[in-house]
Amino acid sequence: MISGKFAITIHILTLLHKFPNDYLSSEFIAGSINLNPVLVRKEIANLKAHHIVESKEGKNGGTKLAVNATELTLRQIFEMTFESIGLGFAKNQPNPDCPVGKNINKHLETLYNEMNQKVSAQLENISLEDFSNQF
Amino acid sequence: MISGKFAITIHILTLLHKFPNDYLSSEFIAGSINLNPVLVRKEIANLKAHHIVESKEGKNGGTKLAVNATELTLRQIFEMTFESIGLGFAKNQPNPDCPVGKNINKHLETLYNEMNQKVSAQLENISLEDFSNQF
DNA sequence: ATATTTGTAATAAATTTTATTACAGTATGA
DNA sequence: TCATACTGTAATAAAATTTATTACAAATAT
Repeated sequence: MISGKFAITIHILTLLHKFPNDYLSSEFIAGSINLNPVLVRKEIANLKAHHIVESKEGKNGGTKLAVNATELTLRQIFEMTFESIGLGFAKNQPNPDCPVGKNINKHLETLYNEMNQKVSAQLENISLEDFSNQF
Repeated sequence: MISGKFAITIHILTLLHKFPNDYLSSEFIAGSINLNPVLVRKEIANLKAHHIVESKEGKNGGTKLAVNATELTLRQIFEMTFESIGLGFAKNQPNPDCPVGKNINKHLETLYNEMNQKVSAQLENISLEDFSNQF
């Protein structure tokens, strides 16, 4: 299901921003990321579902940005890629007969939610254009 | 190498804080986390290396806290477990012949570093005792 | 028409994470 | 002093997750 979705997505979007007049192929993009083109297309499908990009099928087809890069924030990308900050949970259900085990995940979740809010606030202030213009 | 190191470690430490007078066995701790005892012992080895806990081998052995829970911050735990916040990098080297590919990881790293600073600042304000007293 | 590209599913390979097994070494206490 | 119950650690296996590959239908430019 792709773990580095955020990184891949921001890479795709940066490329699209650098070539605003072209429809870039998944092959081309995959060549820059060094990733399988099918995975690129999957992330693009997600971006399309959020109306961030548009693609054209067929020969000379590809994908281009459909929004203004100054108005797209890294926070939106963060949220679109279903990412969230966290430091893990006990994978198996912790022991419900132990007062600590019973509640640990709840408390960790609260903590992680606070972390996510801080991170989101930070990402809110960075637009795709800001990010892309660093290159 | 254990991915939820932070979560496991904080679970261990919370238990130790709840039973300040006992040496808790890895078996007991593992029963609360619902994790293999060997992995608990590995995390404890890390805590020992940082002088956060002390253990006693042999019969009736186990582990207990060696520091004051009011003085141990979640930030320290975060750092001790070598965790860091991030949203991934392209796993394979991105294409060095592409201006975006060549620099993306560097820029992502800068971004992630900023995120880590924010998160660290937040975790700095929470002690093990604060966390544990929620239970 | 042909070639190129998206879209998507199915499957395989690789990697990472977690669990298990095994056993030497250490302390306790009957 | 001997059986027992732990830690510590290595080696291996199993499970889960992530990434890659293959395949092909549908679309479209030239």
